[in-house]
Amino acid sequence: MAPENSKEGSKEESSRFYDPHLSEPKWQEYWEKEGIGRFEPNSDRRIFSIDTPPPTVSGTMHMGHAFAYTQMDIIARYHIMKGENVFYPFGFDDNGLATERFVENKIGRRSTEMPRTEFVKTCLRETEDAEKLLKKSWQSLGLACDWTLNYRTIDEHCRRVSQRSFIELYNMGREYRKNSPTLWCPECRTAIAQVELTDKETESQFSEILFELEDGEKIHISTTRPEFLPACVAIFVNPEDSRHSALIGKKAKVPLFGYSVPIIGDAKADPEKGTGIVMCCTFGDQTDIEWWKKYELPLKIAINKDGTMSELAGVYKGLAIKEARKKIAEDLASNNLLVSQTPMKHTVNVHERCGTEIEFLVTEQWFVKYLDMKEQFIDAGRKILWHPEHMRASYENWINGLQWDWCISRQRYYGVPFPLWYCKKCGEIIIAEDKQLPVDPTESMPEKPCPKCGSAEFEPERDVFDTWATSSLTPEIMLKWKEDSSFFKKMYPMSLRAQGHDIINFWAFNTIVKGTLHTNEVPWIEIMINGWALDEHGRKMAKSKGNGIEPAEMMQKYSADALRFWAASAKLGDDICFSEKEFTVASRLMNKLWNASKFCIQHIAGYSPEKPQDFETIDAWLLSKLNCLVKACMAAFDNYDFVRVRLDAENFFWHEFCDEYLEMVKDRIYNPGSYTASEINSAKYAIYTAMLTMLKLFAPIMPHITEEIFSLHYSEKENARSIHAAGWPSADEKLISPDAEELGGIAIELVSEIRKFKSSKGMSLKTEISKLAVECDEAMQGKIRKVEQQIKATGKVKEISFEQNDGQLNQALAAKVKIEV
RNA sequence: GGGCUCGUGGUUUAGUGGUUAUAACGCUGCCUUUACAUGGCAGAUGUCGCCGGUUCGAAUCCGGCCGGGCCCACCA
Repeated sequence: MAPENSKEGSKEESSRFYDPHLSEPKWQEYWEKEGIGRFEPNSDRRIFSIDTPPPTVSGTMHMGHAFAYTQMDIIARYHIMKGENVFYPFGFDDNGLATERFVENKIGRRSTEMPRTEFVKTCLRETEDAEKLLKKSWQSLGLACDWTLNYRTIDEHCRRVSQRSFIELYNMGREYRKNSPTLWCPECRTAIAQVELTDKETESQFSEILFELEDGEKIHISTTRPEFLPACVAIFVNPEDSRHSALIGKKAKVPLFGYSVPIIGDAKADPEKGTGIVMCCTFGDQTDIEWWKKYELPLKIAINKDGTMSELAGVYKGLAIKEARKKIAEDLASNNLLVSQTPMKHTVNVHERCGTEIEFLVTEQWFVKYLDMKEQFIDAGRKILWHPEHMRASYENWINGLQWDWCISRQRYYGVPFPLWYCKKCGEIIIAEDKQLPVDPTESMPEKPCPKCGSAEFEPERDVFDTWATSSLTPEIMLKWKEDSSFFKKMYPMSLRAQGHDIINFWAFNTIVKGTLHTNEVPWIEIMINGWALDEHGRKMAKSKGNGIEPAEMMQKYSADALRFWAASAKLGDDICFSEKEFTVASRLMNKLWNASKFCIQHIAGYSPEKPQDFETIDAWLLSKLNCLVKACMAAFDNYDFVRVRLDAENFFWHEFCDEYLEMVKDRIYNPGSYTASEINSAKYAIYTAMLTMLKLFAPIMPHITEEIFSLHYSEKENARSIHAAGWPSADEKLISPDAEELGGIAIELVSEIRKFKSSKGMSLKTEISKLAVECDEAMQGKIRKVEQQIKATGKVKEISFEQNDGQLNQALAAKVKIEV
């Protein structure tokens, strides 16, 4: 049963203003309780499944969330209304660093103070409360998602799926462990992946340092990182560079440290940069790594995992990188070894999470081998329909630039553990049995002795997975991969992925990687990419800038429907600037919808919809326009173009329906005695159908107010418990009539002429016109006669007379009018 | 340096070849008309970023330039 409407007064006397604060929570509760749009696993209706983004459990719902989830929900609701079996779950991402911090703050203890399994249990417990609140926030947007399909990326099921994924890839030979230079964050003290890098412009010093050759010759090398001197393993010059090519083959002494390194010629040394002589250190940048491999140079590790100088740095040991940089430069200067130091700006790679400059350290890490599969990933991207299409370009651009396999091990404590041990005796890797999953190897042991050497002593892998290694499995998680194979087969690939453009490289790409590797198929048929919510000046909203606007506040001030209306004003993929104006516009539209529907229903009370044989001209005009609109809206929705729907539906409703049609139909409504029964029936049918259809067109965008109006006036007649379950309107081609549209257009033009006349004279629109004389040809006369009655009634005109005319006429009307009061 | 994207009245924006360029907000004047003054009617405001080309015809297609944004690369 639909809830009682809590306003005083009956259905007929619905109040003057719609109150979203009473209505919205009521319907949200109703939808959840009634399971409106809930997935039915055994139904054979067409399935539409959505891979929705699980928000991080750490903070609250911000404007960007509200914006993105609304756009997704509009699409979901459209499919629900079309009668599809919509699979629309909602998950929480609670296995990342942000959640770890959140839980630590909440319990006042560090994660490392307890066994890992205990911390995971604590997280499951603590985040449960937080998720209840988050659910309320998200629900307050009026999302139609199915909360019974909820998942959490740290729950047992997700950990199991994640570990299974690892094991399958390992068995396929797609996972390997390697001791090699990797991207390292000294602040977070973990390896990271290429995708976690970001640019940062930094102030720096360009130093020119004096190196002495063994034969006494002196050369100048340029560097921004003098602290790497103890890790210098070679000097490079370009063999084409006539200034320096003679140096090749000689040896140089590293200043302050005194040992000798070879001078090598390589095309990668850029004569244009600095002095054209560059030192190669292990490892200052990626070129260093290349040279180190190519020329089999020695490995000198000057930097520790915590970002301090190593033993190798001698007296500089223990200094932080930046301190060492300063100190070494000072010592070079005092020994006359520093030729010059010029301040400069350059961009460096930093860890996107903490902003720390990354280093290249040699550590033992697990990788997913995928650089050999770039082509396949690009092909996979091309099999998916991207909305908007151009977003695929950034996906391909990213793949083309990939140069590292996916490093998935993190030297962190909290996360999904690697399901494996190493044999203490022979080093063999022992993978957990499937029945052990999810497993924490620091808590359990392999079930059998080492198959290679028979030893029963094992060392657990203590690293955890990159959080994206788990969140890239959302389709597998939701579709019960390897747990319910018939369900998985039926549901995979999913219909749609929804996400932001900022994580194409992360989430979309990684999910396609996992999908391709595990199923050899793309994970979804289509993908919709939303933009960002920016502040009113187009800047990113950020807590630190203090320019964030709380969605809850805006919903309190206006309504969830108003917020959704704003969110529907930006095309998919476009960023949106916050604009309070849109909220005002929405509130006015809602008021107009409320009042127009109240008016309509008042005058067709007790009416049971019955389609007439013939329509009055003006009704035929309305219905023709309406059916064109329905067609256009459906096409627009199918193309993810809800902006078009919003625009067209609003214009049609406000101007064509309210300003023109309702004004013209009022005479029939107020003075039914002057009309025939069929003329009255025609009006009632047109009013009923048009109003209901428009409500349905607006329903995906503004689900609450449309539901409220539907429940008051339509649910009984339509025999539906919700507008969202009442079916999507289908266009009636037979009602589309260019002739009717032409006649309606003529009536509107003439009424407009009358209004112009009254307006220019400062008259009330009620003023009676004694005569409207129209000059036009005979064909036009005939047309005007068909709408004469409507014009007279609407324009308060007593008489319309015609005069023959063959000359110059008003183009829009092919007629000329003279008006007499 | 590469890729993508945007540039239309004061503001936001529709419009991907066809008569006079869309609408909203704001602005001006009028109208207390029995759904709504959170309303209605009327009006003012545009060299459609700049230059060139294709075309009978360009906001729209092509080329170049200028300016904004995003992503990637480089980063001695």
